[in-house]
Amino acid sequence: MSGFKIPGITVYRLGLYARVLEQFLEEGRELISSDELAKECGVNSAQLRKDLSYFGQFGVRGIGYSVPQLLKHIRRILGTDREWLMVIAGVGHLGQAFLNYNLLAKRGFKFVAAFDIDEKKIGMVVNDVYVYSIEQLPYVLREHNVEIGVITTPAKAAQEVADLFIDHGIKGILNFAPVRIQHPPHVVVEHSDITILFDKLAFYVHRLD
Amino acid sequence: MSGFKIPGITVYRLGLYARVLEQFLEEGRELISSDELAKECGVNSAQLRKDLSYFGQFGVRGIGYSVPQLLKHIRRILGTDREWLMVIAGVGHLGQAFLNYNLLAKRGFKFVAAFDIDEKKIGMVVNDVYVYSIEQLPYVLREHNVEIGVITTPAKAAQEVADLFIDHGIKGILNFAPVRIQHPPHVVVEHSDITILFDKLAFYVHRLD
DNA sequence: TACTGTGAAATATTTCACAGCA
DNA sequence: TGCTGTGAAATATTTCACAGTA
Repeated sequence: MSGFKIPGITVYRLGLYARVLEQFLEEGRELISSDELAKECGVNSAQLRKDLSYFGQFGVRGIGYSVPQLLKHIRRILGTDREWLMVIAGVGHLGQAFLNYNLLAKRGFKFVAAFDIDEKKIGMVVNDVYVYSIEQLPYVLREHNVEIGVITTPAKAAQEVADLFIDHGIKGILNFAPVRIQHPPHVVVEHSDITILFDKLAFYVHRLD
Repeated sequence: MSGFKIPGITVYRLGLYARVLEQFLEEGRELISSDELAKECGVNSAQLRKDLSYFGQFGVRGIGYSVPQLLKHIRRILGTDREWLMVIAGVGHLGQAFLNYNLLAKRGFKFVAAFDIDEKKIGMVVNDVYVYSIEQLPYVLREHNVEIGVITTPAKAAQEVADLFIDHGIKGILNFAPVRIQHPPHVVVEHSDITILFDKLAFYVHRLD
């Protein structure tokens, strides 16, 4: 069932479902229907059930889903039922925002080191994470089992940093620099250009009339 | 041609094309083919041409596109050929990252005010933007023609801030809080949950083997 | 009864392939 | 010749609608 190709958008929605289920879990909710969960996520309930059906059967007909169990299943599917070690390159404002974003750590995404080229930043400690010179990256990555690298450098530096990451065993890159990263097929790269979100919003506001 | 429904993903890609065209323009490039631009954006060239065809004909057969003119056209389509005034609620690390993100200002997205409820933050000036108490929002919005509101508060506060925004004439909201915002149809809301990007990356790295 | 799980139908999006034109 | 623009075909995704079942 899970050997098939999964639409990227389905993977995204699984993350969304997990986030909403976490809220319901905190409220002590035991059961939920696809209708209610879907509504809360802003999607169609058939779509939610179809998304889940790529991976198995997690509900009970006539009843619904157990909130804690469905969350557990989704986490196992996403691979977020364990800790992920990460490094980040670029300790500007956005980089510091990620280093301080404790919700990430709460979900198992832990930064073990940060890198920069700015002398003033090297040696800083941001939310318990030490900022190294980028030259020390090979050494630091040898010491820890880091799988994810986050790029919050300016566009100019992004490809170089990505190449360093890839050469030293990073398997997945989250790139927030506004430039597309070239990479071999055995490395996963997710791009997120925040400025494009503003463009998209402008388009729709523009056309409201 | 533009009265038809435009896929959201097409709007997103227009932003992507604009970003890449800006780079080519800086390099002094005059002409570009759909093939080259598409490759640089990681999309199929027929798709690029189809995206543009929703809005008109901007190229020359046998030749390609004029870089500055195509950029101008896309900016007009997106509505980013003018200035957009914005406010932001939540001056935490992410909020400060946006306030300091000069690329936004360069593209015409200008913050005129920031808001927070933390006494320690009220009165701060971040990159020339004053931080007001959230209570002053009605007054500030009356003074400026602000169309976009950005939410970088914790999840708990997001809906309340959105309601305030909407009550005081904001037309578009960019929500970075990890919660879905309820809103009337005459207000556009774009959601961006950064933690879900990490989930998605985990999924694909997890399955690499 | 009240829900899930899922084929089938409907819809949306992408890609092909080629006519049209500088 | 070498490109764009675009119908048509192919593919992907969403939604419907209902059988199955606690």
